[in-house]
Amino acid sequence: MSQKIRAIKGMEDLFEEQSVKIWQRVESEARCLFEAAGFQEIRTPIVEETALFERGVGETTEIVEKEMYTFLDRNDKSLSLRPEGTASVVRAFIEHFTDHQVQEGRFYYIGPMFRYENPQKGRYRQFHQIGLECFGQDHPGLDAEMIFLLDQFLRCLNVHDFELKINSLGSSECRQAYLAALKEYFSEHRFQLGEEDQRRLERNPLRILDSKDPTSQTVIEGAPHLRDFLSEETQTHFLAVQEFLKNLGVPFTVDSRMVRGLDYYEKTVFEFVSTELGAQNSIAGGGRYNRLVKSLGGPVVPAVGFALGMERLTSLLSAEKLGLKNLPKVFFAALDEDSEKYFASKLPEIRQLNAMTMVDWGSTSLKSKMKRAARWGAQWVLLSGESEREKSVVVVRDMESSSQEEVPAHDMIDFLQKKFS
RNA sequence: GUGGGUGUAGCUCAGUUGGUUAGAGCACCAGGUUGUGGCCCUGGGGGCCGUGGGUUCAAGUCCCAUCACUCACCCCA
Repeated sequence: MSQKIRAIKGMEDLFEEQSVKIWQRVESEARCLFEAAGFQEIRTPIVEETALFERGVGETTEIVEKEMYTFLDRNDKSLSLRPEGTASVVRAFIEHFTDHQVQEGRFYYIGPMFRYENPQKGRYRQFHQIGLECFGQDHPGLDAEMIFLLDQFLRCLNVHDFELKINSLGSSECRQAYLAALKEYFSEHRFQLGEEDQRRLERNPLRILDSKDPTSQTVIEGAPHLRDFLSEETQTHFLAVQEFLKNLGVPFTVDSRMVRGLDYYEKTVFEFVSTELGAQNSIAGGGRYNRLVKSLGGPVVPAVGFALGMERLTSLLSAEKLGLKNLPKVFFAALDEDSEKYFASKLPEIRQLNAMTMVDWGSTSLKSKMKRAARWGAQWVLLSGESEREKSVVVVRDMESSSQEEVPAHDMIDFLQKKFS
């Protein structure tokens, strides 16, 4: 019993017909929409050198510090399962695209990510993201376009109960100045902060801002605001983003305390938060990262991107809301060897039907075949046995109405084709 | 890494202050109906009560440990 091998904690099998259909729909919708917006799919390896994530995601982030699946390969090289998608795409971009005359590109990816965290509702050790990365331009219109795309994507899947929060983190220079001011402020009030927040003061004071610790709240409220440190350039950039969003009709709120967990973001950051999920309610997030390409060894190429959590998105969806329809199910029950051979000879045509078809092999009783058909959810059962072979007919049974009729065997495919066209 | 909740049949769960052989519903199989599913009736198979230890004449029930699942903190998709 306890010896049974089970899936690893936080990693799930996805097999239920309905949910698999939902995933397929989300993925095809994403491909369609994003390709229409000029993005090409990129599939990068799931394993990379550990250093890529350390340098890309940031050494002081939670992700790199304690959430990576890291191991040595047989040559003692340190490798890691990707905890997010951007670093890999940037690496690939540098490797394949930066010797072009024009250093730009638009990519999307769909695939699994891995983080060693304790699972809970909406959080898994293997989870799946759809991500977009756009290289080459530092323009507020592009930031807005990315957000617009994401908004459009959610709406075309009939998701409406979410909020969009945006903020500007400033350029690296503004952030430096702000960080210094923040550190000073929090140091002065350090003993009014919660325990965890006091520790953050050393490592990443930005994170204190979205702390939920009630003891820290009054200090946080009095903290200096990032917006007061924005340079004129980032200020106007951010205002322009908002302007574009308004013109595009994308509703948003500015959340000046929002910071994101990855080090590479600067300027515009954004997050789509569901109003109907549990504690893990962020369905997508992203922002601009103008320095990352350079810091991973490429040229100076500005970029902006986002990632969306498949598990969180699909938990908001249902087959009904998406209007997913199942193909009709047709069950072929052969009662003797002769009928079995007959159905076998028709397989190529059977598989051409616009229906889900299943041939039941083996000579069990008709009763048990009917049971299997019903359990599978067949709408139609095609029956053939000795007497049908003699008369060269098949029996077509409508499982819902329990009525059946004999159809000449040579008309069988035509008959079915008409039913399912 | 930290805290709470839950582990009894394939699934959902009962199981009294510790007391004889551990139960129900659903699902499954067979028969009623020799070639017809669902509905009905009859019967049947299935359990180391998560695992290990302890207390006791006696443990599914009490105690300790451990593992798993789950929710939450933290963090993020």
